[in-house]
Amino acid sequence: MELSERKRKILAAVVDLYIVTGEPVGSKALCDNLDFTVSSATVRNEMSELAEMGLLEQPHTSAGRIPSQKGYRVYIDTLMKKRPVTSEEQRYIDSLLLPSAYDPEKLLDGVARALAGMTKYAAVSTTPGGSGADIRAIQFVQTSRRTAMAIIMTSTGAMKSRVFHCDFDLTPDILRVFFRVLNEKLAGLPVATVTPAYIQSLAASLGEMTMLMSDALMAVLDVAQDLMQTEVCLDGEMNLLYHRDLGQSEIRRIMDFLSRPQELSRLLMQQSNGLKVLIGEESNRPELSESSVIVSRYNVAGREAGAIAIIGPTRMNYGKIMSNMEYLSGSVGRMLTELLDTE
Amino acid sequence: MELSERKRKILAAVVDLYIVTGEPVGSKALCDNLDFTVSSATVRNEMSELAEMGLLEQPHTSAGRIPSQKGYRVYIDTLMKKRPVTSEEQRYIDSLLLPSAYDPEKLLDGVARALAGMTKYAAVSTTPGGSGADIRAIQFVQTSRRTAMAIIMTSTGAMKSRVFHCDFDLTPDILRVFFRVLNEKLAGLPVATVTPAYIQSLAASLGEMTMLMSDALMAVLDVAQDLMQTEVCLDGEMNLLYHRDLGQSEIRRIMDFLSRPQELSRLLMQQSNGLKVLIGEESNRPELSESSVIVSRYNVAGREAGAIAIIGPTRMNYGKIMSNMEYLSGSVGRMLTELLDTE
DNA sequence: ATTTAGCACTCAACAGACAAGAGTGCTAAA
DNA sequence: TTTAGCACTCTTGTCTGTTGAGTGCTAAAT
Repeated sequence: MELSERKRKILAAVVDLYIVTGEPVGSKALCDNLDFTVSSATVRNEMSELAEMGLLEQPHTSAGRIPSQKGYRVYIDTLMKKRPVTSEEQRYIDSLLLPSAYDPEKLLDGVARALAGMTKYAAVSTTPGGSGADIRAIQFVQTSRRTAMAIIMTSTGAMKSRVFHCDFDLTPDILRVFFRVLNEKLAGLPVATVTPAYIQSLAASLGEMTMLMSDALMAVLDVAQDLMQTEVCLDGEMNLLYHRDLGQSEIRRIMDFLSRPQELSRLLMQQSNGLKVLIGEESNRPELSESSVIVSRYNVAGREAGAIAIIGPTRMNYGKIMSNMEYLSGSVGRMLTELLDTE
Repeated sequence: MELSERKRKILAAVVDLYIVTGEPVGSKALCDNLDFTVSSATVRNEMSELAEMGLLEQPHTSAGRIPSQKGYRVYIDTLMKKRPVTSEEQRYIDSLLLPSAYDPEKLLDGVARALAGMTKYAAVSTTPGGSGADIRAIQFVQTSRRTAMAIIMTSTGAMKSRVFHCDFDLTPDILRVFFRVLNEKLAGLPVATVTPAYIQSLAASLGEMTMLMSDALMAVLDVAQDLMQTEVCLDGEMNLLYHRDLGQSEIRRIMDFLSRPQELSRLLMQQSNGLKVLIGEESNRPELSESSVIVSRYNVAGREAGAIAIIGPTRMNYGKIMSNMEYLSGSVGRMLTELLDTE
């Protein structure tokens, strides 16, 4: 059976209506929301065929219809009308991000917060990660008599620091040694080079300085490994509590998943470029089988970098949210790219 | 009516039993949990008097008794036996904290996480805050052509940084100027001195350098204000979902409160030294009227500094949790004090 | 060949009735 | 003062009947 124009309109109307009311939509109610007039009986016939095709389903015999996951899929792919972002919203989004535009990690943190605030769902963002980055410089700053901070800056604008402690008093001279030795050895190398093994061999090659530098080396290793990881920022988990289509146990399952950053970031990073919607089972995650994920990868300097995403009930206002996310991920990419250019 | 020894024992037994079962406890069940033998009828009489005194209450006529908030208060103040922390637990707690013992903020973050993990409730911790701290030094590190990082170290071992952007290319010389000028003017002063007004007047006094330094000044102001604030670390909010005595709406109210860091930190910081339990209404917060807060202030170098706390349902295992928290807040205070000493 | 009106049918949701069970309060005896 | 016994109360679960929304089907209308 193929999808006639009228069926398409009816499916779209069912989804639209269901999204706003949250109630199964019946034939009568639907009639009032169509841009052509037919009787409820006709609509009933069409709906029953849509159900046969697997696009609608019935909670029980005498209830209205709700979209199936497959129905949402068709809706999103071909029926939905994207609601363009108003310039006011654009200004609002940009104003949220701008204050932290000079630090990738803070920026992505702000993105998650903004996204959660705008959508009222749980929001996630991942930082670009360090896989393609080179070490540009390593700085040392004394922070107390026996502690100092190691800071690594990368070619992609990322930057991390770690305070470390030595068992002897630090002096500017010692810090200068740290600086000279480590920049000599590491500057220009990909961050990924700095593995425990590499640091070990580096330490071995330092001769009598090994002892002096071991704390600093460990700190640098630590920071480098931190830089390699794509950081996962999470916000608005609480928002999930306020959606009546998510039950207690459903919420718990989602929260469980959200508390495992590695899996979360893997799910996001394996999506291809652009905007993707994973409806229920499509994510292949049992914990998310009743909820939807909207992911948008963002590009930095033309290369696929991190991702932003929201997680919520399957019933959500896709049109509005998707266009907002599209704009947001564009903004993020642009800001991070600019950050790179000015380096 | 005064509290006979037998009444005290019965009240204690009711609370103990209720804490483990979560069910209203009846006279029969209670008989088996007393260290003396009386009939259920006697127990019934005693319980009915305890109810009259406002220490127990009945969900409905034909149910067992549960402790009232006043009952919990008496239990905690005079009946409860604290369960000492085993040395194994001590080692476990210390092992969780040690890795981040060199950075107050990370440490308190770790404390919140540890506390949430141990108790299965929502945990909060606050950093000491900068009210008593002096600026020890301000460092500048170039992070890209036009961006640099300003780092303030304080006399209390706290440290914060902020990346800022200039509209001109930075050079080591310029950074040296930043360093010299700002340390000359600000080092040794209380962090609290650095207000917008103060920075403004400082800027005015710099003459032709004002333009050059304005971005750096703003960054320093920002960092100083950040340092003044006691940071609030939150963890384990999700844990609340798993307690059956907290209803959906109850959880929401708590989460609402938890999402307002200023009020949260105010509540904690207004508690006096040591370990305090706020049962339901005692916190004077409508949002917390059905839940309990256990707060423990910790001392750094003998002075009251921050606080750690957990928030959960009124029915919790006070004995165990309170002793754990007592030990934990002692550890935190000790670590932060040591951090101070080595400076 | 569609579309529509009409009608019987189904099922969730709600409310009332009833039995079972837990626990109490009271009374009278020990 | 304590205890045994008993009537009483109130929740919980189950069962029943009713209501109403919405369907599917059929036969008439377009």
